[in-house]
Amino acid sequence: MSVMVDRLPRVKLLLLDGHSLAYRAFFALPVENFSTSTGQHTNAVYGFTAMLINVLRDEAPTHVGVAFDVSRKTFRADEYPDYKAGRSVTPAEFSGQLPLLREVLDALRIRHVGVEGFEADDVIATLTRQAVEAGHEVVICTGDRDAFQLVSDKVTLLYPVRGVSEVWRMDPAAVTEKYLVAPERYSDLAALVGESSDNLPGVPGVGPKTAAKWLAQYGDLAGVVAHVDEIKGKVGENLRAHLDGVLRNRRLNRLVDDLELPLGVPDLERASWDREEVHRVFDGLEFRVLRDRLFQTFEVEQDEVEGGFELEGEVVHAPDLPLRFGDGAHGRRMPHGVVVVGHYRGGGGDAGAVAFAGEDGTTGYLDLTALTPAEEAVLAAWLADPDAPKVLHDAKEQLQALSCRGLELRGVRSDTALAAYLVRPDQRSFDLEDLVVRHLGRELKAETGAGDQGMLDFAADDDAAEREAMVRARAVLELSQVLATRLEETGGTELLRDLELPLVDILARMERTGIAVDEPALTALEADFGAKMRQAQEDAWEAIGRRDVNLGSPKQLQEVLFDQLGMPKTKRTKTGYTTDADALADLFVKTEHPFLEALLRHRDTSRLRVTVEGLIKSVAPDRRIHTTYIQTIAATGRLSSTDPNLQNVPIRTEEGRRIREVFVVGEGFESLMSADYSQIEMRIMAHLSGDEGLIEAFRSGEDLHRFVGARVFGVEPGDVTPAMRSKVKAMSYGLAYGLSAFGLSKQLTITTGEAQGLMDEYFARFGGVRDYLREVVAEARATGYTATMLGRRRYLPDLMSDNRQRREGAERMALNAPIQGSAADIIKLAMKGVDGALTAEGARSRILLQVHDELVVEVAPGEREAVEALVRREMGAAVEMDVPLDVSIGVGRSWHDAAH
DNA sequence: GACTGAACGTA
DNA sequence: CGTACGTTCAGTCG
Repeated sequence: MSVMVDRLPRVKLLLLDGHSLAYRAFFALPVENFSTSTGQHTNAVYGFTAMLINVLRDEAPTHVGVAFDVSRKTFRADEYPDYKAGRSVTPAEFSGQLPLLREVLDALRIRHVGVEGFEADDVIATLTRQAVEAGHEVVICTGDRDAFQLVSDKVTLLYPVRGVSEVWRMDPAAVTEKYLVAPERYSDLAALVGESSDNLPGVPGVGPKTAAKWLAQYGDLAGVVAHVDEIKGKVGENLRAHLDGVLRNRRLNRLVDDLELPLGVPDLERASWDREEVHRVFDGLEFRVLRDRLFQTFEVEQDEVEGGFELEGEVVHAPDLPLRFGDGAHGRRMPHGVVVVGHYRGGGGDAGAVAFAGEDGTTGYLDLTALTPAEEAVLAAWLADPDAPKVLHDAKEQLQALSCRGLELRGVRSDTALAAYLVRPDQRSFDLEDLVVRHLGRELKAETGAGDQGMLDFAADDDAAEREAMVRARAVLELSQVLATRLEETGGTELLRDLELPLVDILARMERTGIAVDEPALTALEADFGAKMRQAQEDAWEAIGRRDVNLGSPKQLQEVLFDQLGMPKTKRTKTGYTTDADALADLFVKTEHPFLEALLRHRDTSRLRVTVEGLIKSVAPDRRIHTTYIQTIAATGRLSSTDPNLQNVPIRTEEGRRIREVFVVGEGFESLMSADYSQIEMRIMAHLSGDEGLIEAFRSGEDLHRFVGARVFGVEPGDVTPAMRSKVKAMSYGLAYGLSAFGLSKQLTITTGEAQGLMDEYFARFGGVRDYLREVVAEARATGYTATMLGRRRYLPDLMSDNRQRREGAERMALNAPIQGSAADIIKLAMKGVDGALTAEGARSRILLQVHDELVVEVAPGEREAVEALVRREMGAAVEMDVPLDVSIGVGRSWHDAAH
């Protein structure tokens, strides 16, 4: 028998009162510090979650459950209508957070339960009884003192004090010490003393001391009642007068421990949480620190429940290479996971080793510096063989590292980062570590089987890097198989194979090539902007008669603008009042204070100076700038450019445009060519909506905004004034972003009514556009995702949110994603087309940059005409649409001069 | 040193 | 109360 008991797993059950803990947090944490950028209050969720994490860490329970009050109508209120009547109405800011709290629990896979007509504590009492009867240990966390009655040698209670910053650990001794009665008598004591928070009055003049004395003397409340006539004095009289109330209190504070529950203790066993969901939910709540703490605290425990990767098969060493990867060798056509150990950044890098894992269970690790020429030749041939299938994670960087060693990489059949991105493009991270957990439910580590525990410990330290690389190679291979299924399910197989993977190679070449810059001109520009910035700073200081203000500090500026100069307050930000350019311009109109003019000038020039400074820092030894394109960042499918970002080089102002003059044609080339799609997003909208009017606009060849303006304002195209045109232009573009009448009015400085009128007029003429926009959101709501012309999906679960801000935000994303995303698809196709055609025609000209709707090409001598024709052809023919894809091209010695 | 929010550049 | 990004700075925290 005792053997049986020993073998039973120990159970430690943690029960939390969701309602009372969240309510405590709601009042303890200042809401100003706990709100999302969309205005959702999160203080209650935050406080509860923080406490939950702490308790999980400190108590390490095996089972967890959370109880909720379902409504305020309980059997207690039926018996005593004034029950809890003293409490103010539950604030909407609190109840609005309860669904979020449940989302957190769901993501953490913690069960929660509530029973109509009963309180959370009754649920807790029921589960506690069940657990205690089964011989389990129980920890209860609640802010409700009624639960003290449940404390026993098996049951501990954690009671939050000082808001939620601390908990008292109440075992029987602690309860007795604090209340002078044993836990099972606590409710008797509370009935006598009363509970103000529940609006249960006690006996006047009787506090815990007196009550405890009586209970000690007569055993329990029944004993006190039996001897009620023996109690002398004023308090005795009071007791007799209030006896009914005391007995009622006792009936009400007795917790119900025999509820019918939809789940039992075994259902509360802790499961590993849904990592993806945790990221999504915590991202939404903007709980960054808390999420990190969660992962940090429980990473180890998660490890325990998940496996690693086998490295048990044959190990291939350098001398084995010809046998495995030589011509006709059996490993040649076998898919392998590959990991290149190396680095690449800003045009330079190196590769030190290659690890691989084959489908037959073999692994290998090859130190590239230790290979004989013959061995290296075999490896190089295998790596470069387009028919030798390989799978990598984030192939571009590794491909770059290899290329720095003169090695080519072909035959990449999947890239697990790209595949995961296509499956769910808005993820925080596509690190291999995360994907392995997310899609395989395992950790990125070597498997240590039951028989060979400690094997890893025996391995020497310098083997650790090798083993890690091989584990990664194995993980990539396995991951790619799972992701292939996910991709098939979400229709992304072709996108990966035919679009994103071919793009990897093109982007890698663009990065390695870089774009030439005129360094002396760049330096001169920095000096010029620097001088103008200092002049503006002097003027600004002069205007306010002090020099101790950092013009780059919004905080100090607020002090000057609103305190010293007493200007009217601007729009609120999280931390004060905005000092952004719009607001400053607004203040200038109102006050005409010279400080504002100088300040704005300082903003502009210092920003330009900083931009130039950043560019100077990133010029490589070859006097070119090598950006890095990231293919897995933008949820819509766009690329992003970083280190430096060459997709946000100024163009709108004349001063800013000067920066584009320093991006020049490189030595041995003839000119730079800039080719961009005109109004591609509007054309996509015309195509997708099928709106006859808009399609006609593009087919007519008339200026788009003039054409639309003529329809909207009911005039001849020739009579569209510049003001009419700019209004229509703003509206056309705004539509693709989900612009509201309010937003339009704000932008055009007209009344909301006028803006609404404008929109009505627009939709009356272009009804197909309105129908399309409505349809796109409706479909996304039905399917859960939007899709681009090539089927690139974006999932938007927030379309179903009962939080209005989040829902409406998701609706705007749903409007925009197919349009922006289709444009991204199109230019990616165009890049493939242009790159392929340049190669096919044997041209030396090459693509240097992509800026969302623009390609910058470096034109080799004598190729200008051919390349222009080729680019126009390939960009224009990227997809077949109901409207033409108009490409506009310019050529010059600099990026600025190539503008058109 | 790591992180956040404000501000601002692009499509 | 208009989408999608990346970078910089000041300010704050540990």
